[in-house]
Formats: sequence, C-alpha cells, structure tokens
Amino acid sequence: MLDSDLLSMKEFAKYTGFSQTNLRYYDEIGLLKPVKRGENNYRYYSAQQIVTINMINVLRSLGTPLNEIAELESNRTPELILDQLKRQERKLTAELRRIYEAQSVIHIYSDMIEAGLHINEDKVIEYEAEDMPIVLGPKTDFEDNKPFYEAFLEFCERMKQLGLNLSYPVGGYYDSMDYFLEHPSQPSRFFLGDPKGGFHKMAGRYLRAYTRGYYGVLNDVPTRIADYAKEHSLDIVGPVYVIYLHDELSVKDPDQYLSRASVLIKK
Amino acid sequence: MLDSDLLSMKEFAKYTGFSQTNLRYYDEIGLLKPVKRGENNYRYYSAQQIVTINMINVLRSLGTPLNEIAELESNRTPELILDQLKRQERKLTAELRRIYEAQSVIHIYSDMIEAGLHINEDKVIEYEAEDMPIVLGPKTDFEDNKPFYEAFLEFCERMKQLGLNLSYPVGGYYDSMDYFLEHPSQPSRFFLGDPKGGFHKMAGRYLRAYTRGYYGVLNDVPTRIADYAKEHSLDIVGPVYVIYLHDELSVKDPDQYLSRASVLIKK
DNA sequence: TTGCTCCTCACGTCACGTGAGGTGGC
DNA sequence: TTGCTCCTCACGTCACGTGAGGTGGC
Repeated sequence: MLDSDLLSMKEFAKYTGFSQTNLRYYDEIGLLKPVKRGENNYRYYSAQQIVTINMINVLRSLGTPLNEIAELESNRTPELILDQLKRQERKLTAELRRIYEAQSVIHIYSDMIEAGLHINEDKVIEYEAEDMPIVLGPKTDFEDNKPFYEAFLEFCERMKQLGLNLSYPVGGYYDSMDYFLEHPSQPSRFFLGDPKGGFHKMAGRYLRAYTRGYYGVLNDVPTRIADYAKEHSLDIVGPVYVIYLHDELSVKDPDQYLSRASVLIKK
Repeated sequence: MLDSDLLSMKEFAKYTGFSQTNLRYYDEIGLLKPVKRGENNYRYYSAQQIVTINMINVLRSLGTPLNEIAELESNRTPELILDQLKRQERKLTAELRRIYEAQSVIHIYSDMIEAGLHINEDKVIEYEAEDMPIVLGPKTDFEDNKPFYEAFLEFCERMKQLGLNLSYPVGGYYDSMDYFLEHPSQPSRFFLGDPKGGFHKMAGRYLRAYTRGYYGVLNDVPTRIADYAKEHSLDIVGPVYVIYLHDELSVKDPDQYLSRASVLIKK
C-alpha cells in the first residue's frame, strides 16, 4: 500500500505550516501539485513533497516571487540558486535603505511635532543649538512678486531632479537679519531637512521665536526678534532659519501651521 | 478669474510626482478630490492641494495604508500624527527584523552552496574550524525503526513551537564517532543552522568527508573517516556534525544532495 | 442526523497600471 | 483631419483569505 505514505491535505498543511487555501493556490498555479488525486478528487501529498515545499518556503521567506520559485523548482542547480540568492540580497538591501529613510523621516517629524507641543508661543528665547545637517537649495527667484508657492515648487522640482526624498520637511533660509526684516515671506533659499545633506546649520547661540500661519507668513516674528536683541544688547550675525514644527502633516488648517524662526547671534 | 489658480491634472501630476491614474484612484476612494470638475468633467486641483498631497506623500512613504491616511487627512492633530508616526515606527522595526533574518538565511545558504562547489568529494580532510552557533534539538526517538523523515518532522514541529525560523538549514548531530559508525542514518539530535542559537559547534580541529545522497544516507563516510584517523594516528573525540551543503534548495534530485560530515579530533 | 474533511466557484484585498473606446477644443 | 488632454469602464496584478453551497464516508 503505497497510499499509506501519502498525506491528506490537512496533514500536509500541519507538517508544512502552509494553509490549505495556500496549497490549493499552489496547485492551481502549478507550483506544487499533489502527487495524487483521490476518487473524490481529494488532494494527496507524498512525504517527499514536504522537502519540496521547504525549498519553496525558504525562497518565499526571502521574498522571491512565486513564478520565479516555480521556475527554479523544476530547474535548479547550485549555481542558479546562488545567483537567485544574490539577486534577493540586492532586493533586500534596497528595501533596507527605504526603511532607514522612512525611519529617519519619522524621527525628524516626531521631534519637530513634539517640540511644537511644549513651547511658549509668545516668548523670544535664547538657546544653544547643535549642528544640524540639511540640504540647502539654490538662490530663490521672487522677481515680479512671484507668489511664494511658485518659488517653493521650483525648489521641490530641483530636489526631485537631484533624487532627494521630498518626504523631509522644508524650511526657509535668509542670508541676514536685515533681509529677513525686509522680506520675511521671501526666503533667500529653501532647505530640505534631509540629514544626509552636505550643508550644516551651524552649532551656536541662537534667538528663537514662534508664530502661527501659512508658509511665508511670519507676522511680527522679525521685529520681535530684533526688539529682543536690542533690549538685551545682543549682536545678531545671522543667517535666519525658519522651520514649520507643525505643518500640513499634522495640522489641517493652514493658518494654524506653527513656524519657528532661529537667528544666529554672537556669544 | 479664480480658475487661473487651478491646475489641470497633468500640471498637478507633474508638480506632485503622482501619476494621473494615481490621482484618479485617490479621487475615487475619496482620499483627494479635485476642488472642481470642468464642464467636460475634467479634474482641476488647487495650489493648496499640492500641500495636502504632500501630507499624503509623507505618510505613504512611511507605509501608511491609504484608508488610515484618509482618516487622518480629514481629522489630524499633532497628537494623532505623533501616534501614527510611532505606530509606523513599530511596523518598520518589525520589517527590519524580517529583512535581517532573510539576509542571515541568505548568507548561511550562500556560504554552504559555494563551499559545495569547490571540494574534492572523495578526500578526507583535516582542518581547523571556527566556533559556529546553532540551535540543538532534543534527543531523537528512532524506536521501532521509525523512518528518518518522521523523526525529522518531529524536530521541525518542535522548532516551530519554539518560534524558530525553519528557513535555516537543518543538520544531524551524533554524540560520538562510535554511534555515528553504528547508526549513520539515525542522528542523536537534529540541529538548526540558526546563528542566534544558544549552542555552539566548538572551534577546534576536525576531520571532514563528503558524500552524495538523500537525508540520512551517509554511504561509506563513517568508515572513511575512521580509516583515515587510524592511518594518521588521530584521536577522534567527537561529536559528529552532518550538514547538507547542497540540499533541496539547490538540487532537484535527492540522490544528488551533498552532505559533509565533520568530526572533532584531538590536536 | 451530525461531524468531519474535502471539493469548486466566486468574490474581496491593496494600490494602482494598462488598454479600449470616446469626447472636446484648438 | 491631426494632436492633445482628458474622460469612463473594465480587466490585470499578487498571494492568498473568506464565505457559499455541495459531497462522501463514518
């Protein structure tokens, strides 16, 4: 009785850890056909097929598509499998990079949003900042009073061309405090919060002030900072960085976006 | 003319980097509806929607499902987004673990398959082995001359219960050389090549021999090793490890599986 | 009759891509 | 008439999961 060595679907599923639906699907696509069909059309598997499905399981756990597995199943050699393993390695490495990027974006945004929850909006604050890597964009072009978002889109396209990840938050950079006072809604450059950037927001002593409003709306922030500096006899050296702690990611109403301007001062 | 501020689908797609099919889909599922439909039913988007879609883009790049994004889009606060970011973080960490596992499996198999390609099958070899972490299974039970694969399946089930990854290769462990000579097809234990294992195949001096055949088929390997040891006056201390350099993953014909037995000897 | 195991459709999932066939204004 | 942009179905993808309705032997 050869049949005594055959396994019913349920047994086969139990031993292999594959679901019955799964096994039916593999039968359908020809990846793993049961060695026998009963009179009642039941599927029966051989013990040897447990070994075959293990090969399927290994490749599947590495993310190999089923059609590639099927190809290798019927025609495998150590050399071909070695190639396949190397290909999967490369795919996994690419996935790893994507995940690291995503984690980096999460950390940057989490820190910013969290920071925005614990502030006194009306105060100007003196503080010591650490060095922060960013990607600094080209000089903006606000000729003919071009609207803010057009200059912003130009920056985004440039970043895309450079293959940069636009999931990172974008901020405004102003060459000097004087320029900031005159053109608060026309940053000299935009910058991307990508920590792999080649440019660095310098470590040093800064003044900070907050306000709410859509991109480019700074309200009285420039004068508040200037006044504070005068009152406390502080020497502003610039540049100015504006970032949005709460932007479209975390707030629906654009008027409620929360921005923070930071100006470098002399110690 | 408010319409002068509106963007056609093509323009909107260009600025945002989303495909038109993509935008139609988002319209369909209600994630992002164009602000206006033209008389000809054309879709028109506002500049403000570029900002909205950026929020979608950020969350999507982190792997957030579209229905969750839709929920947050219409109802987001810094606190809710912070929660969401933390949830995504956890998902990404889990994915990372899966990928590391897969890479580990790939390395182990690649090394084994590669090793199998560059050997002299008939020679017994003396060599110095490094320490190798493995997971050692419980004592096998071959009573009533239970077939090899049944004992093997019992081991697999045990490993599954322990939550171990069965994608790693499995090998046979023999307590001593004497046992190996007597019961070459009935290993005392099975082991799993999972490098996170608590057990270690000891570093030291070993004898190695190869053969081809299905699991448990060792042919003349035990006697070849014993003869070699006698000829060269080597003291075998055991245990014996058998692994399959080429198994069902890389070879179709079970008779062509390539096994390697390693026996610890005294220096 | 009840339970158990299996069967075959058929439809759902998720985020789109890819035609097919048609429209409307320059 | 040709080109361009857009439209709406409708079907495909990938690896299954989930019923619905039925069978066959104890």
